Amino acid sequence: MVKQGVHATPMSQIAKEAGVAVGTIYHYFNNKEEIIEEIYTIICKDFGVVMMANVPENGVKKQFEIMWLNLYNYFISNPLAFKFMEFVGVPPIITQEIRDQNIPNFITVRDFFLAAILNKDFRDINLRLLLQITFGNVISCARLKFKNELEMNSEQINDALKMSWDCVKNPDKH
Amino acid sequence: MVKQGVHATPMSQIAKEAGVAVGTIYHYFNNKEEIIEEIYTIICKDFGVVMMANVPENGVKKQFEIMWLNLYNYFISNPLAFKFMEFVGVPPIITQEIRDQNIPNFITVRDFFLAAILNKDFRDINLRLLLQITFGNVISCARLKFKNELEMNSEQINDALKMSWDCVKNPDKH
Amino acid sequence: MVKQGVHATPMSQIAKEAGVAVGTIYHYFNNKEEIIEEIYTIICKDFGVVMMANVPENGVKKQFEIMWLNLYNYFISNPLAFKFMEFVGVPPIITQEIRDQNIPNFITVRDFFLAAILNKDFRDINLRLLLQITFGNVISCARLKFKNELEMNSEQINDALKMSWDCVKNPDKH
Amino acid sequence: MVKQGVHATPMSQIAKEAGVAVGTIYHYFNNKEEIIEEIYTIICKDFGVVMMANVPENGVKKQFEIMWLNLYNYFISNPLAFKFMEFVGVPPIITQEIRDQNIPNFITVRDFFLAAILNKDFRDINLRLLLQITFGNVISCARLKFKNELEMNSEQINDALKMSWDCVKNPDKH
DNA sequence: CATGAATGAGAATTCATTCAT
DNA sequence: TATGAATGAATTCTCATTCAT
Repeated sequence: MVKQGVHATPMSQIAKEAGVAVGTIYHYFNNKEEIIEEIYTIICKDFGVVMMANVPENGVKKQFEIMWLNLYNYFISNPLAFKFMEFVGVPPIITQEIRDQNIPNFITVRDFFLAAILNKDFRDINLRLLLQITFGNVISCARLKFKNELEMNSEQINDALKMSWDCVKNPDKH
Repeated sequence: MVKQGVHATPMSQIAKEAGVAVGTIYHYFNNKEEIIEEIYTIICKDFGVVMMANVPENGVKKQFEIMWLNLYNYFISNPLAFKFMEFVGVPPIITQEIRDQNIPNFITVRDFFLAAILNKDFRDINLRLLLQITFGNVISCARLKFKNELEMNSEQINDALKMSWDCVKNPDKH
Repeated sequence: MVKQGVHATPMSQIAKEAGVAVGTIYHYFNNKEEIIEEIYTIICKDFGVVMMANVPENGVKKQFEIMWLNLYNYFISNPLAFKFMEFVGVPPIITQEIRDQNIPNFITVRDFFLAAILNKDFRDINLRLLLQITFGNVISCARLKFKNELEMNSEQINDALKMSWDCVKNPDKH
Repeated sequence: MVKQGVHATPMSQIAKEAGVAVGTIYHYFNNKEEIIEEIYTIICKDFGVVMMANVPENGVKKQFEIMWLNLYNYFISNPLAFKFMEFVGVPPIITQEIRDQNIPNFITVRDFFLAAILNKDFRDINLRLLLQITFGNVISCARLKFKNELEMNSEQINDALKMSWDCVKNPDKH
């Protein structure tokens, strides 16, 4: 379903893939839009949890790297989730309202970045900008991998990680 | 049309916005897909030209900054082009084949990055990775602006530019 | 629908005549062509059964006459079926493949003609030629009737039947 | 054009095959229907002439055979004309009115058949019936040939000719 | 609750015909 | 006269949604 773009996927096919009848879906969702929103929310929740997995207690650089890799690996091992975000995680399919509702799922991630800014480990710039650029870097790498434009071997991942770290780190401290 | 996603825009509306009859469109395009491909190609050609505008002869950092800003400003002043790339510049809407056909438009940009790598001004990493990360950074900023998540005033733009430069520059040289 | 030629009949009208919604038709057929093929198959099945009705056990001339009249009467009492065969029972609307699939329905009819040839009741000529000429004769009569060019009263039917019999019979035996 | 059914052939293609612009056609014909009617008329005129070619002065059987073969050979050497008659020489594409207008082209053929009836060479049956059955026989043979169901070698043609002659001849005289 | 046949508004596409050049 | 781009009504087909079972 996600492979071809969710908008282009008929409810009949969604139902078939889910192994239920079309009508059944309408017991749980009021319309197609709600299904897309639900998937979006599920993936967002995933993010929040996945990114914080195995993050060490101390060492901001190491913490950043683990989080970065967590997200990258999540995308790589969940290609459908990645494609879904590419296809539908974009207005007007996902409205700003839905997007805002899902912010809580990122709270821990935000908090980490905010603390790093305040602690002068990260650049003293707008938090959203910092987050978006970082996320964007991970997404860029996942895209290259999925489009088979790059192998993304461990060396290339390391390169990307270095770039991303130099992006966010406070050059005066590190 | 692009505002709501091109796939969701009926041919009837495309025709109306173009000020022609539906049938007329089919004199120039065989189907809706071809229209989308055509727009993609037009925008890609734009990129190639726009990015190289007013780039100074010397000074790699300055050159990079001008190119970065050129692209960012192109997106900001052509919101439809930006949204179009977000909505449809993604498989399967734009196939790899179409994407490849448009590579020539980026040749000068590629050449600049390649020279900078060879000249040790940029990191010694994969060219595609470098390009994708840089483009991704510009897109991230444009997104924040369009989603009204950030004002993107000159200070924020400068911050983003610094991040992007630290991303690509060879840390041993600069 | 058939009255004006099936190709010229919009799906909307087909739906209306069938007393269902347009969309409903597409639950049972994938496209208009399949509908035409289905009607063709139904009519072909009819033929096979109808032609053999009330055929006596013995007497090849009587048998031939009954079959001939069965077919003629079928056309006359099912003008839509007749017109359908005239309009669409022709390549490329009905492909050779579809035509071949429907051969089994005529097996008994073929067998009768084949036996008559072997038994020297019919001319010793190619079976297909014999069948086609005979069918053609019946169709010619039905056409004259439908085009109101001839009344096709019992005398004229008898004349046609005599002609057809003299056409197929083995002149050396009968 | 005829190969795929004239109704299904767009004016644009007709124009291309004719080597003129679409608009030009509308200088000579008021609409598509008139083109079809014109072709129909041309073919009908052909028939009238072709069928009477090389018909000997005397000998009704020989005359019949020559006419029969003339028509058959016309179809075989003008497959487009044959297919055209199959596809469009059928109501409602060709109206009864158009059909009637073209009767004069067959006058000589009709006259021959009428004379043969009056002269007791042919069966004493309705003229139209006689004509239709005879034409039908020729068409049946042409169909078998075109559908590649039969080779229609000289032996098979002779068989068909014999059948057709036994169909029309007055059994009391010949 | 579950089903999936039925619905019909709406989308993409076709093509006979017109008309400015 | 010749042209062919432009037209838009008409057609085929899709698919989100409903509802009787």
